[in-house]
Amino acid sequence: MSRATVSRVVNGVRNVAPGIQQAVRDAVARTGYTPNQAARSLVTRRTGTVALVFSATGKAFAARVFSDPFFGRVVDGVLPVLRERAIQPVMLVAESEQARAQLVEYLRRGGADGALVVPLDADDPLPSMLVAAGVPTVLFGRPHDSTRCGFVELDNTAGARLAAEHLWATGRRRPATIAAPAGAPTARERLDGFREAFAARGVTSVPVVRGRFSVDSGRRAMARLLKEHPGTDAVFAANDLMAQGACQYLREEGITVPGSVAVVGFDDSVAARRARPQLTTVRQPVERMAAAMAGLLVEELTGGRPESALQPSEPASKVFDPVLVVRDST
Amino acid sequence: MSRATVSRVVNGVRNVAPGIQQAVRDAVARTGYTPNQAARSLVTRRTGTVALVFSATGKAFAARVFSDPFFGRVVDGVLPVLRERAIQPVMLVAESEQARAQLVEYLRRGGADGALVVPLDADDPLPSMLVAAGVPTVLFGRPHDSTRCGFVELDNTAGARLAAEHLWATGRRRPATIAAPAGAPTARERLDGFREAFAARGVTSVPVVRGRFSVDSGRRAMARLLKEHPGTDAVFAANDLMAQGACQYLREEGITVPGSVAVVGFDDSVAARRARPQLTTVRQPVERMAAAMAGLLVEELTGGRPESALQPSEPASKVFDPVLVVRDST
DNA sequence: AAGGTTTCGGAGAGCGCTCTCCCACGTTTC
DNA sequence: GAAACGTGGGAGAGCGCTCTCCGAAACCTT
Repeated sequence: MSRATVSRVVNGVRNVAPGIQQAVRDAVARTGYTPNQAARSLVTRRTGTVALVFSATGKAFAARVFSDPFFGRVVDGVLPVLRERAIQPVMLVAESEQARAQLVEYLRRGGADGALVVPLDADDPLPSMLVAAGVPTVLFGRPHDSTRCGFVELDNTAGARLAAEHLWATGRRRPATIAAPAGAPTARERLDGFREAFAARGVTSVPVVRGRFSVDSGRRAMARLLKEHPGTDAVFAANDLMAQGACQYLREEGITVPGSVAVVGFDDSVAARRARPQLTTVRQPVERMAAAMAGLLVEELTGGRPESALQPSEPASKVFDPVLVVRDST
Repeated sequence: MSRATVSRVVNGVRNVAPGIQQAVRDAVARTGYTPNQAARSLVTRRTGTVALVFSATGKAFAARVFSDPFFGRVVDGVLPVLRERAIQPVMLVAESEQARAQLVEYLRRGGADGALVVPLDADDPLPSMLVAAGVPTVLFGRPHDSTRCGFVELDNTAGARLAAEHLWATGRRRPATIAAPAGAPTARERLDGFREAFAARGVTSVPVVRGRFSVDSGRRAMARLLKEHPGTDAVFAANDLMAQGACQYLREEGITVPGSVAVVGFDDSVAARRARPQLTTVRQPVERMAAAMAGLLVEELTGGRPESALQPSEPASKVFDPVLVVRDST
């Protein structure tokens, strides 16, 4: 019997007479034959594998990933989508610059068919490196630079609006915001959405102080805010860490939260629960977003979207609605 | 220029004239050439990849893995060892029976050169499946059955002795133990080590109640213990979850911990910190063990130990010393 | 019954590497 | 100066699959 026939049976293409089919299956079972993945990949140019990449350089990398439930939620969202299509999910981590380079090389060489990237830091260079290397890539979060690749993202404007409406409904009339560095597009949307929502209700002047996404920068921003705008009764921060910092500072100054000043964060990360008081914040539907991210990549890989070489189609993306989680800080 | 020469340069074997070498390098850099991994693997029978497998079926899998710092510590231990040798670490998860089958198939086909397996459950069938499939495997923890593969493990007897000596030193003279199901060899060692240590000090009768590693079974075991041996002033449980259960029961019965009864757990898992009072427990040097686990596999893969086909060498293993972590329950 | 059509299996190329041979050339040795 | 040696580079096989082509057999059609 020829190799071709065996190949046909194993891969289930074309018709093979049932008798022969059975014979092949029996032989496979009897001899414990397993096709060689490398040989198969060599000709199909596919590995049947998709990489889920967690990327962040800096110390305590693993501790960061393996203590924040966020990543577990991403995994939970991605796995079923890939399993269903018999794609093997492999998780890769880029915990250092060296690791990042190794990882890009690995994927360039065809270690996996595509990559789902979850960047922990806004300015992560990995996505653009992968795209430049020709690796099909979909991101969790919009690329911070002009990298052209698919992504899923939260509707930041809507999230900010949610926060604003909540503060308005609880009687706050003198809000301020702790924004993010000017570069980040997501952070900018959060700021805009918040201001627009208040503007629509007649509050046109909303002070802004920029932070840098860290707890400490949140403290400093709050200090400045309090000095320059003493009447502030509500603070909306572009992420939970800065909100946490703001709470810390307020507490130290003897200003009650939410009594005198209400604080709203963004992300619903662990920081939101760790903060005292626990933060009211805006949550992303992480599992659904992760599932969609996997879906986009699979679609790209199976060539759902026919693509001309001259004008590659715009990368697909999907936007999700946020949910407001009310806790003790408002 | 021939393919052979290029191959020689890229892989750095044999002498190639410096001039030609440079020419090749330039050409590689200029054209952005990347060797095809599949083709290379096909002939070398190596992928340059090692799988780190987290295995446990049951609900909330990802939540379990991504909230317990234990796994982060394992990753932290494994990564440097592999990076150093330019081996690409890929993390695989077996979160269901289907996933487990897929994973075994993936590795059988040569998806990775070997597997480092961290079983979450004592009776995980994955290790034996991998060994049966001919995948080089090293375990975190001794195999529960007769699976012949390398592993790293804690010196359980020494750990139990540590617990016993600590209880003795703090004046406890009427200890009892909550052991594990009869099958588990590690749990048995913990029991034996504890009893021997007390026997050496003249306390020959140490009551034993068996639990099943869960919080709930710990509660029930504690209840029985208290009924049958009311004078007990110390309890040593074979893992933290059972110790936590014991604490819960004691508290409910109005018995103070550690006032009336001292409790010692094992593992130093998250449960130890979550319990009230926080548990005194026995900790594994996880990072070092994980690094050693990776080292054993690398050694096996690079054929450090010449192995006759007729009589395969005994799988390598390594035993580590435990550390006692004293908290509030003793 | 002869031609056309479909179905099923085999032959063989080729995926992109590595690696063993072998040859050409330059260097040493007696 | 000829034989022995060493060194650098090419030719070409072959890793284990998939997949296209082709031919043989079985099935219809007129």
